[in-house]
Amino acid sequence: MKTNKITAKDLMSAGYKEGKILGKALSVAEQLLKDMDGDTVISMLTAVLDDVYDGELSELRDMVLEDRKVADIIVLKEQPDKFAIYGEDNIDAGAKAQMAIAMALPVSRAGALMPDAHQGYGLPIGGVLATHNAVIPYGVGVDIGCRMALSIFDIPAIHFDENHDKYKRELIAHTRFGAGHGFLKKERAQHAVLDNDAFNMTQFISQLKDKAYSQLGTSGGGNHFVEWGIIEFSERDEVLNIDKGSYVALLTHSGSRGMGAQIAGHYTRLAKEICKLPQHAVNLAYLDMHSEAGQEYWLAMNLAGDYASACHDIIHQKLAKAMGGTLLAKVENHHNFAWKEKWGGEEVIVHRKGATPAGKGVMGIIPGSMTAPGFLVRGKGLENAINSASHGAGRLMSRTKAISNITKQEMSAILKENKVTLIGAGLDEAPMAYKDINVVMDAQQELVDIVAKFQPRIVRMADDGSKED
DNA sequence: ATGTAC
Repeated sequence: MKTNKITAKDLMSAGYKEGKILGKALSVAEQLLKDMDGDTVISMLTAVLDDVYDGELSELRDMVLEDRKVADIIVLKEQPDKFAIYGEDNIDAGAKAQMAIAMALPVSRAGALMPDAHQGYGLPIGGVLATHNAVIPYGVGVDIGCRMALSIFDIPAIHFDENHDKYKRELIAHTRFGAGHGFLKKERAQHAVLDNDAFNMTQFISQLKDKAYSQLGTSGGGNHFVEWGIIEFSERDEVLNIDKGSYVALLTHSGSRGMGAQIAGHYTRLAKEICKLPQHAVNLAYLDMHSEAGQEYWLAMNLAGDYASACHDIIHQKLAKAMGGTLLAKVENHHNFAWKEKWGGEEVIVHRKGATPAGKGVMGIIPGSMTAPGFLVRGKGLENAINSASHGAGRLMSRTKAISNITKQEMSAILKENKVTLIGAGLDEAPMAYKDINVVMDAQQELVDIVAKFQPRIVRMADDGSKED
């Protein structure tokens, strides 16, 4: 097949990094495309990069070799350290392979895969990695501080059914979804996080503040949601001081919006410049915790986490006020973050990318899907799992596969069957696109105890194609 | 995940 266009993106997925060499490779590609097809050109250029090309293209080859010499590439462990896997039967090979690469980093101390793990960028989603004195921006992920927040109200379940329309109306009125979207100036919320000193740390960070202000209290896109549901305690919980029974609850899932994404991008770029890793591990570039860049990232990451928390606060405050009722308990936990923790008697940096903290007694929320139940859990503090659990059911189908395999009729049928009212969302978020949450919970019985079960009833997500108000 | 890329 004759392809007459090769883009920077094509070359980057072939392993070329942004910069001079990419520019050179692009112009070489343009020349070669006059005589051969795209696939051949890509494979030639990939061979140059892997140092197995023995033909012409000497200029490009010299540049690659020179770059490698200057780069002084970090040597990985010959044999990656072992890591724990929970629910292995339902975890794809790609996620395991990515975890093995992470375990070969010289800074890695321990790793674990949660039962909802699947392939990601750098570290897999559902991957937990403990390192010594190093933080990996892509070990945290793009949506820094992404989290779940659950408010349990002293409102009986019957009130929900009797006022269904009002719950729906207020949910729509007080939430904003869609990539890039924020609030209009006069609608903007206020929050103490905007006064956080970390915003003045560097010029890069301070320039993120305006958009952060406009997006405060918004939810974004992808798998993010705001939902009303009924939480059921099959027995009294002493710690939360909640009696056996069913209560109205609000569950939200979202992160640090554009701000966190920009911080992730900025420090990943910086890490890749400072920390040269072999080609297959470049996305695991790390920053020394004692370096200026490492400390900056740490503060910026924490700021993004506080910001994500503020976004949930605002949503919960608005909806609590709209519906009335007393708050019985609030539980919140983040799953794209790094923490300083003790592991094996040593202080380590624990990266949880799509994994829930589950130290002994630590509460967390593990949602299923828009129709499947979610679970309020209490961690058991299992060291082998690095005090972690899954952050959800995990995807069964990729977004593209879900869109082509699931019909609208199937989606409405399952919503109806589960009495769920849905606002927004495309087929890529259909319940069938996710693993069975009960299987996932079974695979992590050693990691968490179930405290209560949450059934979604009115769910809002970003519209198809993220075109929302 | 994100309003966008050397």
